[in-house]
Amino acid sequence: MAVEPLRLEVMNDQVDSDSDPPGYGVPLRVVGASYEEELLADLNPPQRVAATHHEGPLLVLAGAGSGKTRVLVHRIAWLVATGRAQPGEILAITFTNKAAGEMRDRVAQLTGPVSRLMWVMTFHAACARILRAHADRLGYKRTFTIYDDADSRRMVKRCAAELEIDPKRFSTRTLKSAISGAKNRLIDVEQYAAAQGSYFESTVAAVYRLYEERMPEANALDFDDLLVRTVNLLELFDDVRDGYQSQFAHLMVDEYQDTNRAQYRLLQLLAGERQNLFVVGDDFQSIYGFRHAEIRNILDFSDDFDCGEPVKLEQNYRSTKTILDASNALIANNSGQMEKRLWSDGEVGAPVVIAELDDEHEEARWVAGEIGRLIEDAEVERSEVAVFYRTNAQSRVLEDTLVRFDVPYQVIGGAKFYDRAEIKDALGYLSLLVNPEDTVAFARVVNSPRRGIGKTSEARILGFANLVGISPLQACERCQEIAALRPAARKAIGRFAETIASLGALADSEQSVAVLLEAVLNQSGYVEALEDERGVEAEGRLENLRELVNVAAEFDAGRVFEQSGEDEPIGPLEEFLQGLALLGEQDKLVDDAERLVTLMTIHNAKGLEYDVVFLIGCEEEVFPHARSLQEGNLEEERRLCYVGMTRARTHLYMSYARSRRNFGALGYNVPSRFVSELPSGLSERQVSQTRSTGWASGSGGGWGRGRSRPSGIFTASPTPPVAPASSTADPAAVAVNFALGDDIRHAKFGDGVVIGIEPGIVVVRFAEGGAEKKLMAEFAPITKIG
DNA sequence: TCCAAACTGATTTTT
DNA sequence: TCAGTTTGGA
Repeated sequence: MAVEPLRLEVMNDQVDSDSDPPGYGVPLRVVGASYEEELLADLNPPQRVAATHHEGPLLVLAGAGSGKTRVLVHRIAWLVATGRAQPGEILAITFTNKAAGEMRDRVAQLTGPVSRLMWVMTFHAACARILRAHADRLGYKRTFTIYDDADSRRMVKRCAAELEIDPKRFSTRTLKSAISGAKNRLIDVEQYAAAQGSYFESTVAAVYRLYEERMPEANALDFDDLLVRTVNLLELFDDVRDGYQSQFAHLMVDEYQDTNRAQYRLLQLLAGERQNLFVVGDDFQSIYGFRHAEIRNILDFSDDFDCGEPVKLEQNYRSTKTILDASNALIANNSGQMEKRLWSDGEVGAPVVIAELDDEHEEARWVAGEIGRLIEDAEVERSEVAVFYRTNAQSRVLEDTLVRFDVPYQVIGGAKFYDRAEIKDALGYLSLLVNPEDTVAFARVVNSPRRGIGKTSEARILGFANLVGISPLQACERCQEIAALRPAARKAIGRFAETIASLGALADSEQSVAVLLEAVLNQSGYVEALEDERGVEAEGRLENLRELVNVAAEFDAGRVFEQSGEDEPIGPLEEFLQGLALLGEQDKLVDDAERLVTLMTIHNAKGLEYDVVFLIGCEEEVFPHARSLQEGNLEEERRLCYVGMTRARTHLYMSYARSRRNFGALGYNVPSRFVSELPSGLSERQVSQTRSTGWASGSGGGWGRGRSRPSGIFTASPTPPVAPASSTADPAAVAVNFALGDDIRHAKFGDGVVIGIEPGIVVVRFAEGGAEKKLMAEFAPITKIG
């Protein structure tokens, strides 16, 4: 029954795994049935069923922490090692670079270097690779630029402006998302235009139409295009489709619940007749509906592909029983999902802590205090603590507080390195060198640094380019022919064209991206302009650019991005730009922090795990978010909560505040329904007694019926909750007379409460208007009251 | 062309 | 509240 394993000479010097869970370092010297046994030895029964699935479609329903990556990796290794598949026949697709990288590494550990023949990459990277090879079929050049969200929004904006659409009536954002929605559903312009109903839709149709004209003119593809154009390519050209269908005998997809219609179609086209489509996912963790992911894809998989029951992985290797039971109870409130119940044979663990705080500031102080206590008690490392929130805006108060409490942290998401203006400018230059038609990059760069080519001149250049049918860059070279230009502008444009031309020549001869980038920054006058500016901000920008040069140098040294594949050689510069365009910030940041608490949105937390997880802002309107409630997406919000909870290994904290400032206005929210959906037997409640109303009463409050009260932010305890030994500013020592939570009276401002202490400074929130003020502890006219 | 004041609008965002 | 963008004046 066992097929004679394929003998792979390259496997021999396979190293033993050091850190991975048992079973990952199986030396592949072993051949024969025993090797197969060894490969499967560490899998539990359902994992084994999944991993040894040979042909035909199969859905693996993999609950949180149930070892889905392990199953994917082992199946790949099993297919190859037993000779059921050639390495080159494997296409394994993920959504994130991080997941792809992890899978690549783990496959390599099992199979050795032959893993390089496999395509293990993201949807977008795979599509980009396919499109580069056949760009001409669709009328693109292989040097096409990939537009990120901001770039493509600029293009939408330009199109809308050109059509004289009132930007107040239809925001660029709205238009872009409507177009993106259409694309993800594989609705092309014609279909969209034909189906138009409202004025809004016909407006979108017009913009969509122009956008579809302008993008190919710029030889550019946005993220959606990468998928859609690949689908087009495979649908239109039988030979191309046949080629890939026979090449990829085995398709594997991770996080299948997040696929959208375009991705579904793509998989269908690639799977062909053989239908060797092995997908892994969890409907409970579908949280990207707003990005047009279709949960029906996973719910209907078995019917769609006419295969048997899904294999369910329900044994969880991550969390305590308590955390799992609470999560199961929560998700049971959703309807229309595939039955699944996570279980574990691990510890029962600590109860889920649910804390009620007065407002977001107290909530933040509570988080900081708990983190301090956990670390002091040596229960956990800082890097094993994460705080999740629903919206990025919530991180601010938290950050302020963590700084004040001397808790080192990192924030994932939010403003990204590659979104910074100076980085985009620098990359804009490079982009223009590779793809002279790139109008968005042109517009970015033409007057950056300032060289006296303003909006008017830019419009004239673009108008001329449009009229004659040449690229904006060519228009610059022929600026003598643009009559409307003023002499000064014409001169500036001429010089710009020369600069680009000379850089272009360098790009043709220079193989090092870093060298080229430095030349760009110097010759364009970009660095000079920043240096002249002086100031902290300019210094920061220069620093960022230096960092970018470092990234380029690293790239030069050893191709840091995904394999480019040998089938369609593209230049290093193109590869560099594509790598950056497809790279997310998460890919870089998540691991490198050794001793930092991690802050991120719950969305960003998917796929990660931490010993200790705080889920803050569990209030109606915040989480579930008001807008989701309006739009009837409650179940997706609940899944989001489920995802957040199941990230925790041993300790889960959830908190809500009685009041919270939102867009400047103070709001009073009730606790999230998600909190009340947790069985009371599994949780422990803590209620802060502090009230923003009733200032005069009591001496700072305390804690209600909690068994273990947290380290006393609001207790009468004179010691501040966190006093790191390393701290240069011991709060207690500096503000001798004041402690957090003290009620005070100010000669001018009236009564308030001490909400923060910094060296020599007390932060006081006053009852009147709830204003926060920083006061000099020594000199301010304040006295303790109560 | 550039800067600063007014205005606006505001989830989540693997790529 | 606050940041990103638009508008108007110099």
